[in-house]
Amino acid sequence: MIDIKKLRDNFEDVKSSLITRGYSLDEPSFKALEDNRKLLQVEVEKLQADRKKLSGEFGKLKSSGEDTSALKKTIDLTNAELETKDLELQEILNSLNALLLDIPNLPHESVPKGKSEKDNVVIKNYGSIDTSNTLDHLEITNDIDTELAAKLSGSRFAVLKGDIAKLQRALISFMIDTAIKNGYHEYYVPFMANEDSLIGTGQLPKFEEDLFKTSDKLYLIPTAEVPLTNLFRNEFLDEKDLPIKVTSHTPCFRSEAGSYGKDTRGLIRQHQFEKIELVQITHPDHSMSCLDNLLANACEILEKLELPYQIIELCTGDLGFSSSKTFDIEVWMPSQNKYREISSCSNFSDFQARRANIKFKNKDGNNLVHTINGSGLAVGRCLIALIENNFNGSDSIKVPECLEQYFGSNEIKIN
RNA sequence: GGAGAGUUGGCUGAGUGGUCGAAAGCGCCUCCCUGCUAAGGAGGUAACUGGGCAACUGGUUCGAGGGUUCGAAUCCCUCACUCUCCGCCA
Repeated sequence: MIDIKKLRDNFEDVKSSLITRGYSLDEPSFKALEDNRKLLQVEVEKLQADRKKLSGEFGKLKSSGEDTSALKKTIDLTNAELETKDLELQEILNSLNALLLDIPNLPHESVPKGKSEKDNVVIKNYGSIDTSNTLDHLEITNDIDTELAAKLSGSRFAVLKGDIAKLQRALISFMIDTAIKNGYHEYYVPFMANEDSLIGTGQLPKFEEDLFKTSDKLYLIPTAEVPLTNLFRNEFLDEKDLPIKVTSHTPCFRSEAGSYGKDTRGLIRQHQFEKIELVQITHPDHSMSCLDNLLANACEILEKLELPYQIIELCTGDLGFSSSKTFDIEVWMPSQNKYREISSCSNFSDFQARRANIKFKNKDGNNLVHTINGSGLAVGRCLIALIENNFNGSDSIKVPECLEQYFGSNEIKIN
């Protein structure tokens, strides 16, 4: 949620900033609502003050045994007027709030301007790509079984077997241990979250169709960002503890509504996938350097895995709803002959902190923190990259050195 | 699933119809004192939000939502959560 004061005071600035990311503010309806709100709020608060005063007088009369009937008449009148005015005000406040919840975060000034992903900027390339192998992961190994998964659940699920299941487990352990080494505190969290949590991180109310909802009004988490960030919802943090760095491995659940026919083959786009998430709760003055730090933490994983990748800086038009600045890390996928997203590292500035009410106190008063997060990394896609990039072309997949202690071998034999 | 107890400020915790946004303690801030540190003394310190250029001045909030009342932290109802005991159980 953006700051409503900014909207009131710098409407034109906010409006033009939002246009760069393709969002057009409904100016007349905001202005009308805001003018009305101001008028009604002043009236309502005046009436409330009146009632307070009159009730005090009423009490005094009553306790000294005097007649209260005349005063009661006045109070009743005040209360009646208050009730109608307050109802009107609530309605306007609700509309205003709905409008506000719908507005995406403002892009940071450093974000390149652009309309779509075509305008994103490649800012780094790492490793050298090998175009000799064009087989995809399903063709290389039989231990990824989507037909079995279809029997169990449906499309966009997978069953992993044997060494591939083990390799996934090795990847998870390696990534979590790397995060811990980089100063992140490990959490094990619930995989279902309540509505308030999803509102806090920005998935609700706008993106409900992307989530799986249970019959108990809980949602399956689409990312560990939700539980990890909401650990701090409604908390006052100690300024000296910032930045707080936390991590968790969780499965992630996404309905993928609206992506019918897209990435239908293999592990690339599933309803359920494993991910290690990195979250930093930071001081607003240092959030950009924290984002750089988090991005480096995510890249380190790919470098240790010896996988070629590139970093993309998203342009204003391609930014996610809650983000003010985002770097995507894309890993080389031989079978697709292109780079695919494996992590998205974002600075949400105070957007989530305002929704989730995460603050710290200092001598200047109460301040919203900034929240940063990114994957470190998406395990399913990492598995694909590893299988496809490390396939020797005939009968084995090389296991990188950093995984050997977790996997127990330096290669996977294919039969 | 059954029975009971709770939910109050940054934290602990008093408060059972008006003088309560709320005692006390802790923490924090400012000042005093001590060579430094520790201890001690004085004062200040809830959040959110409106109006106003400002000085300043209103409103809301005691788990959430309803209700009773001129007036609710306090009484009633519904819900959520926490704790204890019983049952069941990985």
